[in-house]
This record gives sequence, C-alpha cells and structure tokens, in this order.
Amino acid sequence: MSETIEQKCLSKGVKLTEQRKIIAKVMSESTDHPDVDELYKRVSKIDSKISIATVYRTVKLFEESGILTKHEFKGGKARYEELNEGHHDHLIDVKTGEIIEFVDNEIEKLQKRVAEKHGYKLVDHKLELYGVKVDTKNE
Amino acid sequence: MSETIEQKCLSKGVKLTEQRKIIAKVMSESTDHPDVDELYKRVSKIDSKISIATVYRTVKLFEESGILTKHEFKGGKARYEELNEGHHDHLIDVKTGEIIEFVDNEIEKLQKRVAEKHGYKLVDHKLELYGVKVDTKNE
DNA sequence: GTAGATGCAAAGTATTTGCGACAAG
DNA sequence: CTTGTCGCAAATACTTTGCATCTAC
Repeated sequence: MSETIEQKCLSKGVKLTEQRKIIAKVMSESTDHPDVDELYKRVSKIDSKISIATVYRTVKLFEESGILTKHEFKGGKARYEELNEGHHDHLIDVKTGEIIEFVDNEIEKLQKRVAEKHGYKLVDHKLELYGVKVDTKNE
Repeated sequence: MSETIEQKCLSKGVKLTEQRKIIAKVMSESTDHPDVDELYKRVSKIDSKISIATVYRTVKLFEESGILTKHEFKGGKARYEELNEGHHDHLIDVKTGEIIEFVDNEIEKLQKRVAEKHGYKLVDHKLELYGVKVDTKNE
C-alpha cells in the first residue's frame, strides 16, 4: 500500500479542503469504477451539502494531478478510478457490466513497438476488452 | 473495394432515402474519422436542407447495421468511420490529432488469450495508442 | 489576509425525441 | 396505401462556469 490520496495532494501542492478529503476517502474505498453521479451519491451520504459541481471540479483536478484516471467506456458517462503504480487495463463483461482488471506485459511491449514502428513515442494508451462469460469451464 | 454502403443498406433491409444516400456517399469518400458535426457540414454542402437530427439518426442506424463504427477518442465527440472487413486500431498523435490506422495480429491474439484466461469469449475490443512524433534524428 | 475553493443556478455541449408533414417501397 | 423517415424545435444528459461567499494556509 503506497501513499494515500491525501498524501498525494500534499506532495503535489493541492489544497486539502473538507470536501476534497471526503471525495478522496470515498474514492480510495471504492473498488469499482464509479461515475460522477455515483461518486456524488456516495459522497453525499457523508456530507449532504457537497455540490455536484464540486465533485466534477475535484475529479478533474485529481485527474490532472495524476491522482485519479478517467475512463470512458462504451456509450456511458466518464468513470473514475484511483491511479496507483500498477497500471492495468480492463475487461468488461458486456452482459453484466462487471469490470475485470488485468495486466499483460507482452501487450504493453507490443504497443510500444507499434508506436515506434510508426515513428512515435507512446505516451498513453487505452485498451478495453469486451467479452461474454464462457460458462462451461475454468474460472 | 467491397460492397458500397448503399449495397449494404439493401442487403440489410435499410430503407434508402435521399438523405441516407448522401450521408453514405460522404462517409465512403472520407478517409478521416469525422464527428457528427463535421459530417453534417460535409453533407450540407451537397444538400443544405438535411438536418443534424437526421445525421445523428443515420449514423446510429448505420452503426447498428454494422455499416459504420463509432469511436470515442479521448475527451471528444463521437467520431465515425466506415466499417470494412479489415479491422484496425488507431494511433493518435496527441499534438496534432492525426490518426494512423494499424493492425497487429500478435496483439489481437494476445487479447483473445487474456479474455480466455479470465473465462471470457472476446466479442469486441478497443485499442488506442496515444503518441508524440519522434524526431527523425534521434533522441 | 488572500488566493483559491465552494454552492448555486444558469449556461454549455452533445445527443435524442415528439410531432405533424412527407416519401419509399 | 402504409410504414418509416424527415425537419424542426424542444427536451435530455452530462459537464462547465460566473458570481458572491467562504475557508485553508
């Protein structure tokens, strides 16, 4: 377990307000990938006076500070997740919406190579797999 | 080249109206990945009476019919591209917005394997690489 | 004390939809 | 003819912003 979001704010010079602390807390405790509306709901349970505008402003700020990442999965709203060292991609169950995180170093390496082959330095990437569960065998 | 968009409409039972023909034509002639607004502009040059609502309705219909694919690249509007047999992914120049299409069978294979490893059958995927151009000299 | 954050409501974007008129099969 | 499409404007969904007030540092 590395730095908490609050620690990251301090080290990045992001002012720590009451609202931001609450949003930080809710995000660290979330194991899923909530959208702003869902995050707002969770945050409201702790402090019902926080406005949705603040939630929007905060996730944007946290994203720019490298504290959260934003995902724009198919056809939906933006969803957020805490950013830790371990980068990963997502496998999305098209039936249930369940999201599985995975890492595949080989794919990562190949992506870098593809970019280089075209004369580019890879600065970011997005990989999403969409699948349906195979019920028969292993799990 | 294979079937034209008009042929695809016929074989899929999509009614061919004047507006759809024009949108089909503009899309087949586009080598980039226009968003709805851009597409609307191009279409309007041919028939200025077509409404943006029709453009929205048509790209949606074409997407559902497997004639176009929709991309939701970072932070922007949805962009469309004609769907042909040859699947490909995209490398996006983060400075200029230029889009390079590529195929890497090895990555495709690995994606399938990752999905299977988690008990899923891969039905779709999205891979976008974001890069900056490397000077031909060196770095 | 001051720069920056918040809450609120109003304003933007991007996209969808209800409806009467109209056109394709 | 009949069903589905079109154009229009109004509606929706998500996100951003202006402004007066408040708060962390």
